[in-house]
Amino acid sequence: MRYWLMKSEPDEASIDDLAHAPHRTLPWTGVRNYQARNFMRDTMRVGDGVLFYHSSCPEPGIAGLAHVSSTAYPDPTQFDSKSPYYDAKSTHENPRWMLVDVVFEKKCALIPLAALREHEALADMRVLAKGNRLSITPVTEAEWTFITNHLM
DNA sequence: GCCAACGTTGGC
DNA sequence: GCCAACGTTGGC
Repeated sequence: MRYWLMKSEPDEASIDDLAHAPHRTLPWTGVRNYQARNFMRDTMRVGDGVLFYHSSCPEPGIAGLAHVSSTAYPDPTQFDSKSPYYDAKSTHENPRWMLVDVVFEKKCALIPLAALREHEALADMRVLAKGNRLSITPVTEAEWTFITNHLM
């Protein structure tokens, strides 16, 4: 069992969108970064915990909890020439981009980025590291426990 | 809109 | 394999 922080732009997919999706589940489409893809493809397991993070928005921060609900499979948007995530170099035989499904657990009062930075226990969180741009980052069990027990 | 930081591309 | 140029991310 591992833990992750996954960034989503709420204009595209917010915690409310996840809560109201069929089966409260969304495929994590649109990741086009190899490191983030590798986490989904190689390291994530069904049941892993997910901190659902809103990024590129007026109030960036953790908006709720989810968990991984599928193993990795090809991101269908890479084959869709009308999608902004279309990748002409990817083929069905050799898909470049993989994703997992994520299922809603709960919404919480938004934990702003600035609030996360206030806690010594979270000082080493990957998402808080200077210059971090990865949309999927590992979360330690200690960080997960601190956030879910003390900030939610 | 700015800009720091980082990832990718492609010429050599 | 190097690295300059370019594109993207994402907080502010």
